[in-house]
Formats: sequence, C-alpha cells, structure tokens
Amino acid sequence: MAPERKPVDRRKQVLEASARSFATFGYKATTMDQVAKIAGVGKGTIYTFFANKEELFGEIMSGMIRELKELADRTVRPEVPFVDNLMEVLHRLLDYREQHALAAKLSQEVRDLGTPMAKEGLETLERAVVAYIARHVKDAMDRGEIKPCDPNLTAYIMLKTYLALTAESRHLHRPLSKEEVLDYFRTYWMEGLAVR
Amino acid sequence: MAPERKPVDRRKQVLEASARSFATFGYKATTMDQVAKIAGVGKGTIYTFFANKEELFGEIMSGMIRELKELADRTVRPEVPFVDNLMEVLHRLLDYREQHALAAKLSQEVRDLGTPMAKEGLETLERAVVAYIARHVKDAMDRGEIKPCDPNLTAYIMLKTYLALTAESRHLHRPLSKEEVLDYFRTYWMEGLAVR
DNA sequence: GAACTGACCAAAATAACAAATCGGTCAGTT
DNA sequence: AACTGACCGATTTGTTATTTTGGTCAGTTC
Repeated sequence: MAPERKPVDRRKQVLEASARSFATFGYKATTMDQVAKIAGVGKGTIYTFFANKEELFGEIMSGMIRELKELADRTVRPEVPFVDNLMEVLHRLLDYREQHALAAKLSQEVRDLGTPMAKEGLETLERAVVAYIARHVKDAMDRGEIKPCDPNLTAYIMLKTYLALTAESRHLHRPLSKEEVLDYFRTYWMEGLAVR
Repeated sequence: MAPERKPVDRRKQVLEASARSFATFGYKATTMDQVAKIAGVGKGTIYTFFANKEELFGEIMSGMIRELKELADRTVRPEVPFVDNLMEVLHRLLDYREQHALAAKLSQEVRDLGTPMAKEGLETLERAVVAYIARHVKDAMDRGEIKPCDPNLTAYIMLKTYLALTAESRHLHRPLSKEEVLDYFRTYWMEGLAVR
C-alpha cells in the first residue's frame, strides 16, 4: 500500500496551483484555464479529480481549516492553563502568512466584488475557527479556569478582537507588532482592564 | 433674540424629512425631489439652506454625532467610576433606535452598494465615537482606575466588541437582550475571564 | 422684493444590446 | 487508460441608447 510511483502526482499539482491562484487573484479571477496552465496540466484533467470549480475551492478551504486545526492541536498542551495555550497558538498563528494570504484576499474580494463563493468560504472558515475556540473555552470553563460564559459567543468575540488587532487596526492605527497583539490580547481577555 | 415666529421653519422641515429619508432608504436612494416632497417644500428651497446633497447629509451626520455626545455627557458623572459610567451610557445607548436605524441602513448600503458617501459618513461617525471613548479611557487611566493602555486602540476594540454583541451576533447567535449585552461587556472588559 | 417654486439642463445612473470570456464537456491523441 | 485542448452554452464585460438625478434660475407668490 506504498504511495504509487507515479511520474507526477497531477492531483497535487492542481491543488497547489489553484491554492496559489486563489490566494493571489481571489475566487472569481482564478480561471480554470489558468489553473491548468500553472499546474502544467490539460484543463480536462482537473475535472477527473474535482467535479467543478466550487469543489476545487472547497478542497482548498477545508485543507486550510485542517492545517490550522493541526497547528493548534500540535501546540495545545492539556496540562497547561487555557490562557497560556491560547497565547501560544496565537503566537504561532501570527507567523502563518500563507493561510492569512488566502483569507485576506478572500476578505478583500468580498469587500470589493461581493463574490458569493468567497463570502461562503470565509463564513465556513469563521464557523470552524469559532467552533474550535469554543470547544477549548468550554473545557477551560469546566475545569474552572475561567468564568462561566457562553462558549460560542465568547469564541466569536475573541476572534473579532484578534481580527481587529491584526487586520483592521491599520485604519485607525499603525499595524501592531506581534508582541503588542499578544500583550493587548492578554490584558483585554484575561486580566481585564480594572485595577484591583 | 427670541426665535422668529415664522409660519413654518422650512430649514427644520428639510432637515427632518432628509433624516427620515436617509434612515429609511440610505444615501443613494434618497433623492432631492423626494426630500422636497416629504418636506412639503420646493426643491430650490433646499438649496437656500444647503449647498448640495453632500452637505445636507453631512448636517444629518454631525447632528447625530452631536446628539450622541450630548446623551453621553448628560449621563456621565465624573465622581462615579469609569466602568459604571461606561455601563450606564451603553445602557441608554441601547434604547436609541433612531440613531441606530440610520447607522444600520448606511452600514447595509456600504455592504450592498458600496456607496462611497455612506462609507465616509460611517467612518466619520466611528472616528467621533472612538475619540470620545478614548478621552474617557485616558481620564480613567490617569486617575489610576484602569491599567495603562493605548486609549485609541482600546476604544476602537471596545466599539468593535459592542458592535459584535449587538449587530453582528445574530449571524452565529440569537440576538442578545440588553441585559446580556451589558453583562458580557462588563465581564469581558472589566473583570476579565480569568478566575482569581 | 425676499422667499419660494418647479420646469429645465447637463451629468450620472440604468437598461438594452453586442462582443468577449469562462466553466465545463468530450472526441480524439498519446 | 490517462490525458488533452478545441468547442459550446452561459455568464460576464464592454458599448450605446434611454432614463433619472443633482443642481439652477426665470418666474410666481405673498
């Protein structure tokens, strides 16, 4: 059951070519002709692996979600407090420019073009991230590490804070350094602003 | 210097008609003919008070900002802790459906149509709100009530949290009651999630 | 004669139509 | 059997004709 010694793995070629194209040009501006060209493959070949453009895009998105999940799972250590895990995952996440590139491009595409498929993809990603965070929030809550709260809502607001600190802060602010993002996140979310 | 006993204050009529129209139909779909009709005034009359549509819209927006500021100033008591003032202003703000209607309509217009003027108006509003909150954050910081932080950034994230709890939460969640919004805002922002 | 009006105009938005592009297929090549 | 690219209908894009809109101003009203 060893991986076949194919001369070239065309499926992988298509996957990589489309991933780069989606991240660079967005969903709409990525054409199947272009993907075939970049992959060095005939257009028909794409359709032996993926039913259509939508499915190909879905594959890229779920691949991204899977990688994020693996990154987080690799980082989280159950014996360590929730806060520290959260910070460490955030820390590593901030280095992953690749994933961010696709998400950022799709986000821009939704703003500028309103492409429905890009919107849907981002919503799926958001739901996955929120669900993942919510699970850990719930665990921490059950262990009595953090106060009672609605895990989903809390996860949602956490994500919004993260995005505001990284992507959007540029509007009112200079972009923040990685250390500043972590610092603010810890202050806002764990310790609270009130002096005690 | 008593207010003149005009048979009708046409300026006010125009202002009220356009306020309602902007809130109901948005910037683009509000026509000057329509405003004149609602105000019960000839179209030319509008232009004796306002140079153009842009200026009329600007007047409505700055009026809204002024009202919000007055509401807040009327509520804030300097001798009371920052948190309590914040909560009380939020509390009263949540009852002001009028202001929210215009902001919500403009927000939708930016999403759906991308109208530049609507975008600009919302950005002005956002800057005003952030600047206002930031001033109070800085005061509270100087008084040692809250930890050191960047007032502008903190105000910005506070606003984002507020919007996420009120407007956006509906996507992942049922809309929250006023009490829940206040509760979560207090937990997240003042006490922190960590159990101590 | 100051305040006000609405027919009027240029400019911008929309609709209608023609041309180009794209997702997807499949007969033919390797 | 795996793969290709010319081909096709559908969608998008570019173009032109029509309508709508912001703004003006000669004329009416009080």
